Amino acid sequence: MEVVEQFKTLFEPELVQAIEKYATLIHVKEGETILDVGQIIRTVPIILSGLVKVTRIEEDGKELLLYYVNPNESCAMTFTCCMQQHVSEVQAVAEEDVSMLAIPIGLMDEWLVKYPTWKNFVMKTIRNRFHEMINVIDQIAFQKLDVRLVNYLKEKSKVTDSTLINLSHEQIASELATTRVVISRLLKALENDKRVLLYRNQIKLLRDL
DNA sequence: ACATTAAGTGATT
DNA sequence: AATCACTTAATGT
Repeated sequence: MEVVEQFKTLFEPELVQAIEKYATLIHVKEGETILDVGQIIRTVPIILSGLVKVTRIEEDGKELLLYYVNPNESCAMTFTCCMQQHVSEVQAVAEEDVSMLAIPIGLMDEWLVKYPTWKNFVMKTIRNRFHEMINVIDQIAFQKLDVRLVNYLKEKSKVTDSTLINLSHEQIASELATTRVVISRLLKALENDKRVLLYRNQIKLLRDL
């Protein structure tokens, strides 16, 4: 499997071999759900390319963006769940076409003790994610929605590498767990401040917000 | 031309 | 900040 090139520097050779031997390569198209709430986790994913959006879903269909998983990262939730065969509390959807490696969770215990680089990798992704989650939490707890919206837009623009964002107010509202009317009003205010331009299903960011 | 969906807004809680 | 009710604008058929 030639895809693991990028890990040769990160992992020791034996581990790379083990990955090549046991991991399966999976492709997911944009918009497809990779993991749903309540699903039991059977494999640990490592994202090779594309972008995965991880959200919390509420009963009434509202969702809250938790974090994105970038290439060369894995999902921290998976590590914490899979060890004890718990079900997923989050939903993961492919934001762009994704290719990833799926590693059977049965190997995790063994790998953790056997390969120091694997343990490091796991710890690092958990630590990073924890950090990001704390940011999200204090945004929700301590910052006003308008600040959150601006951060969200910046994040989007960084992630898609474009100042043109193709989202409806409705979609944004649902990701920030609020309502469309509120988003419309906040965006309108941003537009009046000459910080964005609004179109139908599109938002153009001006300068650095 | 008409129906559907997105966005804007005032008033109320 | 949310909800309602209503308007206006854009888009698809």
